Amino acid sequence: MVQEGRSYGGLTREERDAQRRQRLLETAKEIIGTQGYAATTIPGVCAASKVSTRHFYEIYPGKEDLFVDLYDRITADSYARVAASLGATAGEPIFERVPAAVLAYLDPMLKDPRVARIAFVEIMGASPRIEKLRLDYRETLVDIVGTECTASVGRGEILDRDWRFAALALVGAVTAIVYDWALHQPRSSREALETQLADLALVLLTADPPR
Amino acid sequence: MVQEGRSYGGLTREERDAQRRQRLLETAKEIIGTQGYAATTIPGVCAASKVSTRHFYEIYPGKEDLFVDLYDRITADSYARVAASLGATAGEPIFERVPAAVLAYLDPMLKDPRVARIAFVEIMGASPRIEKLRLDYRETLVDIVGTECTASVGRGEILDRDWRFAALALVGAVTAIVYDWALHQPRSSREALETQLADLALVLLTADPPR
DNA sequence: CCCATCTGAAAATGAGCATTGTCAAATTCG
DNA sequence: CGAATTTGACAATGCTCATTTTCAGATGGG
Repeated sequence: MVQEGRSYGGLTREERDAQRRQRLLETAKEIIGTQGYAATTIPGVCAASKVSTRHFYEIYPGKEDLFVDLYDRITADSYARVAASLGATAGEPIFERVPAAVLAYLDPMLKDPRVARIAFVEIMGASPRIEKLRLDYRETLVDIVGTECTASVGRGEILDRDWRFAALALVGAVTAIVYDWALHQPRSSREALETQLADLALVLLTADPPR
Repeated sequence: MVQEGRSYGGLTREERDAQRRQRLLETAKEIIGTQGYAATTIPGVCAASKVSTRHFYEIYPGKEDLFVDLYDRITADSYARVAASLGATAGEPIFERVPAAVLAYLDPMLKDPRVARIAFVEIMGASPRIEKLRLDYRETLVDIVGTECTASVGRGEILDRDWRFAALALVGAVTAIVYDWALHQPRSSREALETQLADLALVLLTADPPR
C-alpha cells in the first residue's frame, strides 16, 4: 500500500511517480506504436520501462488505463495545437485557417509514425471504452469544423452544407493518407504532403460537386 | 482425424462441412460485428453456431483463420460488385462510373451495420497478418481507381493528378462516413447518403483546389 | 544508529481462453 | 444385424498473461 510519502533518491513521491509514469508512457508509445496494442503486455512494458509491475499497479488500475492515458495525451496535444492555430489565424479567411489547423493537428503524427499508428489504427476497436473515447474526441473535432465553417458561411466566404458529413470525410481521408505516408518508405517530402493535405481540406470544405 | 468420408444425415462430408462453415461464418459476422474481434472467443462462436470445437478445428486452423475467411468473403463480395458495376457502365463517362462503383462497393455495408463495423473498424490492427491483408486489398482498390481515372484523363474528361493520394482520401472518407451512418440512430435515408457519397467521390477525383 | 519506508526483482496466484482428447450415442452401409 | 464412422457434449491440458504478494536490500528522518 502507498504510505504517506517521503523523499527517496532526492525526489518526492510525486516526482518519483511522475518519472515512472513518464517512462511507462514513452515505452507504451514505442511498443503500441510498433507492435500494436494487441501484442502489448504489462510485463513487457514494465521491463522496457524499468518499472516493476508492483509500481505499475500503483500508478494505473490496469492495462487499458495506460493506453487511455497515452491516447488522451496525444489527443490533448493535437487539440491544443488546433486551438493555438485557430487563435493565431483569427480574423483570416477560412481558406487560410482550416488548412493551417489541419496541419497543426497532424504535426505530431507527421513527426512520429508511432503516433500516427496509435492515433489512427491501434485506437480503433481496441475495446468498448477506448472506442467510445475515440468517437467522443472525434465529435469534438466535428463540432469545431462545424463552428468555424458556419461562421465562414456567415461572412459570405463559402456556401453552407452538411458540415458533419464534410468534417467526417476530412477526418477519414486525412487519417488514411497520413498513416499511409507514415508507413511507406521511401515517401514524398513532408512539405509536398502538407500541400496536398491543405488542398484536400479546402476541396472537401468548399468545393461544389461538378454536376 | 478426418476419415475418408461417408454420407451422414443425408449429406456428404463436404456438405456437412460446408454447412458448419456457413453457420460459423454467420455467427462470426454477428459476434465480431456486434461485440468486436477482441471480445470474440472460439467457444462462444462454436456454441452460438451449434458446432463443436472439435469440428471447428477440423475446418479452421485457428481463430484468426475464421476472421480471415470472413473478411475475404466480405471483400470478395464488394470487389465483385465493383467489377460488375464497372462492366455495366463501360463506355460511360467517369462521372457516372466512379460514383456507381463506389456505391456498389458500399452496398453490403449499407445493408448491414455489422459488415460495416467488421470491414471498417474491427479489421484494423487486429493482428499483423490481418493488417497486411487489409492493406493489400486496399492497394488493389487504389490500383483500380488509378486505372479508371488515368483512362478518363486519356479521354480528356478530367485533369491528371496523384491518383494514389485521391484514392486513399476517397477510401478513408467513405469509410468514416459509412461507419458513422451505420452507427447512428436516427439517421438520414440511404438514398440521401448515397447522393452525398456520390458527390463526395466526384469532388475528390475531379475538383481543383480553389487557390 | 534505528526503524519505518521504499524499491526492484522475482515468485505466486488465478483467470481466461485456445486447443486437444474422451466417450457414449446416433447413423450408415455392407 | 454389426462393424465402422460420425457426431455433439464435455472434460482435460496447457499456455499466456494480468494482477498480487513476497522479500531482501537500499534509503532517509529522527
